[in-house]
Amino acid sequence: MTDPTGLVFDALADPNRRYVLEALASRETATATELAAELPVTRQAVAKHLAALNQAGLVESRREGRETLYQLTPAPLGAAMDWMAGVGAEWDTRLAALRKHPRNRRP
Amino acid sequence: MTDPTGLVFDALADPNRRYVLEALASRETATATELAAELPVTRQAVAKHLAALNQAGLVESRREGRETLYQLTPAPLGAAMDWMAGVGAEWDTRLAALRKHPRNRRP
DNA sequence: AGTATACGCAACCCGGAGGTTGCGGATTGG
DNA sequence: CCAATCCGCAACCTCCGGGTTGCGTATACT
Repeated sequence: MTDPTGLVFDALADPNRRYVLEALASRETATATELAAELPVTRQAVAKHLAALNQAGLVESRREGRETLYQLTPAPLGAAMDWMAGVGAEWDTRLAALRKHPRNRRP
Repeated sequence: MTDPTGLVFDALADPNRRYVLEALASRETATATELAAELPVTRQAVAKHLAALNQAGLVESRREGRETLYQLTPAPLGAAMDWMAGVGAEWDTRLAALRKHPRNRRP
């Protein structure tokens, strides 16, 4: 799964990871322990999720003293949305073409 | 994973499923065997993927004689895009607020 | 009627994702 | 200096998702 868009969708496929993203969207910065406090899993589990999000380019980490701060970097979401928009666009342009050009009808 | 948006992201997390969606976007209708012909997996694997896509609401199936035709229904993509747009929006509105209102600086 | 095609269902296999526990190593605070 | 945090690394467990094979069945073709 070296494909960047695939990494993003894979990251978004997990509910805990989505929660982390929502939390980071409203908080500017957070540590793994903070996030783990509001999730039903341990700190290490959250750390793994943050690693996955980081690999997808959705999160950046910076170390500040003894704690590592995670921060949202939502740019890759745009690429993923582009992919979806592309599928949808191709679908309904082809649909429009069929509507306008109704050769093979079956009433 | 009863949450509808979760189902969509989970569906999009698999490369073969994404390929199926792309194929259906450009083809109006296809059978599992057709799709399996252009993928490195068996028909049954594709059938499972189509079942997952159907559960996510991204695909509808209709039986025509001895073959079942699958068709793209891209509406749920919109909901997923909304979720992403929401995260991104919250992120950069808060960022704008911080830029305009720089009280708690830490240089 | 008989053969070929297309499907669904079920059993099974296997690897990896999500999670936990158990450490040891920095960093901060009294 | 010592204790309390906060983290990273590693081993381990469990389960389920993606995949296959095998078979039974319905529809189409000749």
